[in-house]
Amino acid sequence: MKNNLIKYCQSLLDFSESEISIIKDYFITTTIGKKDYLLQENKVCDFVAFIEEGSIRHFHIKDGNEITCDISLENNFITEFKSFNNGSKSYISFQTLEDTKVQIIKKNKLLELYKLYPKYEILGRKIAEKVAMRNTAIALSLASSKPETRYKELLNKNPEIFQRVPQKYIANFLGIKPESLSRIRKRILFN
Amino acid sequence: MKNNLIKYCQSLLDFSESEISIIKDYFITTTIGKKDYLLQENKVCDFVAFIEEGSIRHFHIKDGNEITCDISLENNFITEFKSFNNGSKSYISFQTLEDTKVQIIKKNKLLELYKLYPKYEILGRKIAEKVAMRNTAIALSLASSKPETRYKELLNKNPEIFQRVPQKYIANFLGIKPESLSRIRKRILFN
DNA sequence: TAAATTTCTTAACTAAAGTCAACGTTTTTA
DNA sequence: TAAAAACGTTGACTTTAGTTAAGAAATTTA
Repeated sequence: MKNNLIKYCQSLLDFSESEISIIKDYFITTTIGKKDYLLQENKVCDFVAFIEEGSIRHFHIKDGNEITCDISLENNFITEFKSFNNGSKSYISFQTLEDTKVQIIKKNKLLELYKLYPKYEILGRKIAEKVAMRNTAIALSLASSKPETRYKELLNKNPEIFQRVPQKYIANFLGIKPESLSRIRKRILFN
Repeated sequence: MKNNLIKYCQSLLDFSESEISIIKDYFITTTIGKKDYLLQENKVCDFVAFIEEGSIRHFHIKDGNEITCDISLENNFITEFKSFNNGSKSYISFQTLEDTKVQIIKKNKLLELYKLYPKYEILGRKIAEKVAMRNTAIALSLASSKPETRYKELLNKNPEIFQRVPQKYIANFLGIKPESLSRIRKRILFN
């Protein structure tokens, strides 16, 4: 059985066979149907998830509108740290965009893992660092370029996303309306 | 002597007196003059810094333009994780906006600390999580609101920043041009 | 597979941001 | 403290995004 989680962890740290099997024991694999929720806003995020296959949209509802602040494909960890750490209500929802297979570890199990084997604490740190890096890059992109450039960069860096994710969510992630994304695409065609 | 770093660490984890003095030993306090650099783009970021007093602007140069992707005041940790972890060139510069006092730990000392006392590994994880949370919030804000709303929210959440940071950097951080920020401010006055 | 729903595109119009240039104000520095 | 530099505001104009509405295309569902 394919296990991207293990590969990913091994890319972060050297683990022995027995350490690997501990990870396997602690994570639970689940499949979530398309458009179902891994986390609903205002519920507590008591887990960390790794996407084995599929895609998940991170969004927040503001003035009745959904704001997509990230779109994660396979081989990414996701959690809402604030809620996870403080036990507060999450201000973000995680919704699948396709049938999605995730490996999940619940907070209590993760804390147990941290306590039992300090090495997993290192793993936890590295995962948090990865999430931080990704969010830094997203913020930079949004602060810097104009929408057209952001579109081109995303297309360049992650063309697959356009095959798999409805444009309206991509538009939202780029910080614009779907109509504007349409226009940008058209504009580029004729350049 | 005031030591915000210690207070901050204690807010994240319980440390004994001796554990605290280890932190004090490992961090070095430096003062950086206004507009000087803590890190220059394309150099390796081999440290984690904590701002005791002052403010630091995070920016990236793109097509010859500086893009301010964050503005950190006192009581924040800053580092560029990608460069720090991989030893690659940083794509971000850290420049002070005022005379700024930072406490710095170099990578080799931090790794030593992690190895010697696993508890600091937990601290490292929590710091990374904090950075991730902050960047998530920034990305969400940029993806969501229109500039005027972002301005109001920043003003509401962090009014001090407007007393201490030149508007052109704030404008840039809000993803707009200084002229636009001027106009937004004017527009709000007459509403 | 036909109907219903959702998504994408287009158009016309409005609102807002970008650009360029000028000028007054503030801050820096010599 | 006088001169220079940097910063903020304003105005005129251009470009681009938002809004609304309609219809085409694709996808979902019965």
